[in-house]
Amino acid sequence: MGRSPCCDEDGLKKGPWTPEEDQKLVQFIKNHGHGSWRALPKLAGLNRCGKSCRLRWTNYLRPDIKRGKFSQDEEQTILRLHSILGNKWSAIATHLPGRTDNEIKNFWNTHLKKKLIQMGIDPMTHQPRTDIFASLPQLIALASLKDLLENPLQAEAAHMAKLQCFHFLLQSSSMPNNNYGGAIADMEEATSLNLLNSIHFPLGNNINETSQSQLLHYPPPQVPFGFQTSLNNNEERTSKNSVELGHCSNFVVDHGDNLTDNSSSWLLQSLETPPETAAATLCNNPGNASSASSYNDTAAASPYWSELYFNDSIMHEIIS
DNA sequence: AAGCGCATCAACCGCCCATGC
DNA sequence: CGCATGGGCGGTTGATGCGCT
Repeated sequence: MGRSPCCDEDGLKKGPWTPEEDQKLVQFIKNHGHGSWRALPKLAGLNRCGKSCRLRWTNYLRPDIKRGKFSQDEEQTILRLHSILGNKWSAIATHLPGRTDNEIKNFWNTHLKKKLIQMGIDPMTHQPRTDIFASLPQLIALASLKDLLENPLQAEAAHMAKLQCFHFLLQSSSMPNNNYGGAIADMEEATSLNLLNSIHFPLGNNINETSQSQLLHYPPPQVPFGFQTSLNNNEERTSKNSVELGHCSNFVVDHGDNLTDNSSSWLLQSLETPPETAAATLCNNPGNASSASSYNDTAAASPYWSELYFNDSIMHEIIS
């Protein structure tokens, strides 16, 4: 079964196109249209298969092709459409005038996919990755943070690390799950400030403006595009939309009213163990967090993980 | 300057689907 | 209905360029 390839005839040229071949192809299509692609090469005097001609035309020679770097808007459009359509490059390309499916596919594979992976997002599902490998960068950063905090001679470095840790918390809390619907706005300070303000510091230890400013600019944002969050400052927080991270930190992140259960934050979603269990295990027995759950597996992989996230003294260090 | 590794992207390959006979 | 054909699509490859050692 199956059909023979269109390019299996001997003697047909493969590989990069020369300017002369391009010229012939463009001239022929300009004069006659492409008609049957299989018949075109002979008619145009090209020693190529029809398929090769079609690809060259659609991906490179078409007059309406837009070349050059993808804009921020285009990048966001691709991300949004990919989260809906998956690898339907041709369908995605119809929403990006002048861009070919091949170009979008290449851009995805060489840029966007890597960015998402670096951010801990599964590029196929657009969901946060919960496996241990996705958590490694955070684990390493947090382990380093603890080391820094334990060494008073490196106070300055520790301060920066604290800010980095909080920046990570910000990023984590602003990650929607496959919720690109609607506008994906650039990460703006206002959004970040809202998020900051949505974090309760019950000891009255709110982050001051200077720290906020530092926090918002350090380290340089790793998020290449922003996510619209539905965080707000509403003081009334329902149990449905507030998640308390155990009993240790009294640390509450508000998710607003219009997020579904399925769209809680990246950080919080990864903590699938019920708060009482996780918090009790992790806060009361930080060295004993090894029972079988995804969360505790993570904790077991790094003895610092639970302590850093939920130990009051650490959290107070961070926010002071 | 040479060698190496990595990133990029144009082009190819193989499969699938629609259509015509 | 079954087969042949053309066109389209997504995945993969390989040439090229660039940066680092």
